[in-house]
Amino acid sequence: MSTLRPQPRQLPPASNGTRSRLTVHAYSQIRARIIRGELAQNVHLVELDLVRKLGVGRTPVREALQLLESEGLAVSKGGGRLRMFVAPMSAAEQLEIAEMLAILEGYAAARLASFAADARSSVVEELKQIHAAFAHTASMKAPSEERLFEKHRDFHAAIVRNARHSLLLSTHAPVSARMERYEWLYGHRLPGTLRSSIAEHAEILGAIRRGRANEAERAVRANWLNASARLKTVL
Amino acid sequence: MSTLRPQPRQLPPASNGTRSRLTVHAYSQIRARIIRGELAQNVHLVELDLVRKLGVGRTPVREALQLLESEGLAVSKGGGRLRMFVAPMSAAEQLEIAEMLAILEGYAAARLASFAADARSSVVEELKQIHAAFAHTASMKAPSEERLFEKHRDFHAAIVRNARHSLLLSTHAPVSARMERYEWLYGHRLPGTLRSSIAEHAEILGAIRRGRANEAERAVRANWLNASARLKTVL
DNA sequence: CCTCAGAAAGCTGTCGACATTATTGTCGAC
DNA sequence: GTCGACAATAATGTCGACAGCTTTCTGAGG
Repeated sequence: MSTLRPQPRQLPPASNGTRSRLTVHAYSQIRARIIRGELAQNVHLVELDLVRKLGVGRTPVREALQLLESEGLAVSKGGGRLRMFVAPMSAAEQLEIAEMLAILEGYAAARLASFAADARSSVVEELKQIHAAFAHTASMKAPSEERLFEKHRDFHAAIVRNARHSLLLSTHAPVSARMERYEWLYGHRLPGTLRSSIAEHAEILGAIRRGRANEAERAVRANWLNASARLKTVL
Repeated sequence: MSTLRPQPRQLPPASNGTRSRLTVHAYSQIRARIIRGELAQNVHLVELDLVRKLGVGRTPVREALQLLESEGLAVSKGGGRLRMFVAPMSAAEQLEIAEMLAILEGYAAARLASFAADARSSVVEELKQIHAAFAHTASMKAPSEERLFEKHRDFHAAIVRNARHSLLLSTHAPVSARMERYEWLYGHRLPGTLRSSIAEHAEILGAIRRGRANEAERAVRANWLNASARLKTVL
């Protein structure tokens, strides 16, 4: 791995599972449209429509849809013929996702806090940078929603990525993707909650820096359960 | 849901994600052969070989392989052309899986213990039955390895299934499948550990029955970490 | 005996065809 | 006007073909 380039802006490759070029292309396109809400819930995803729209054959489209299904962003219904739909959203699902993230990221944070001092400090350094960027963006007069969204996601992703637990990482990815849908759809309607979010992130960061595993875990869990409650008010 | 039938012997459908008939067939066949070790780790899974062996076209085989990859039982390597292999096994992976199961099932057990008394008792009843069957099989002169394996899996699966958390359930399934490989391969070489396993299961059961969420969570975590250590001695 | 270039073979990526089935639309009977 | 049967339509399941890339085999040269 070359760590020379100034920051390849390693966009999260969405999930694990290597696929061929066209499949990845179709997958990324559809996935982005679902997360951003451009494809509304329960919309029927017809293979040939996507074939025409994306300019690829049925095979890559089919594989992309199956990836999305395993990620939980699409669901297939029907007895004989299985038809694909954009997964529905609900308060109940949102709560389940938040609880799952609380558990997974809570464990990740606890691991980070258990690292030796030197390893911990380098992790804390990375988290600090992301946190600072997030707080800085939030403090602007007209914060870029896109950038807020990105920095918030990066903060949580960094916790899991640094936990050095590949199964935890690959388990976390699809769950996180499902939550992004809710964050994107409802996030920018929550003006007064940025302050809470920042404060909670700071608490997580502090607990990790001081090496308090239990505190870190509780802080992460509280953060997600609070975030879930905040999102719920808009649902 | 009709609870009339005496016990449809609801075999775990392996994982979530509805697929068509031939795909499910191919998937089940290959999956069973991987878990039972009949397909050794790192074996190259060639599409046309499986096509010939299973008597279906390339499409179902391909989809089955992709399901297995998303489950972690197969891995795809290669720069341009992606070739599929049976996922390798290692002590490190086994530990990660056990840790993940400890977290997920620990949370499930804590939820069960938090249920109201009546809901809890019906769950405890089911667990008791499975536990009794497991203990009974273990006490026989020549216990059926197949049956021990099945009852052990059922006990853990029942905990998660009863937690009434669909995301937790679908997240747990593939992780559990990966652990089954290790259990099947090494389980029957661990003669003296059945006693420990039974004792730990009893402790889990007791904690749930008494409604002690924290105890239940700790008991489940301890059970998996101990099981991991037991398995490790044979690796 | 080893090395490297060229040739051959083996697999996968991608595509569209064909068959099958669910769904929708239509028409007639009551 | 409503219901039901039948026909038309649309979408998916499944398959094999073709092309292209990797790997492997072969053989000549050192």
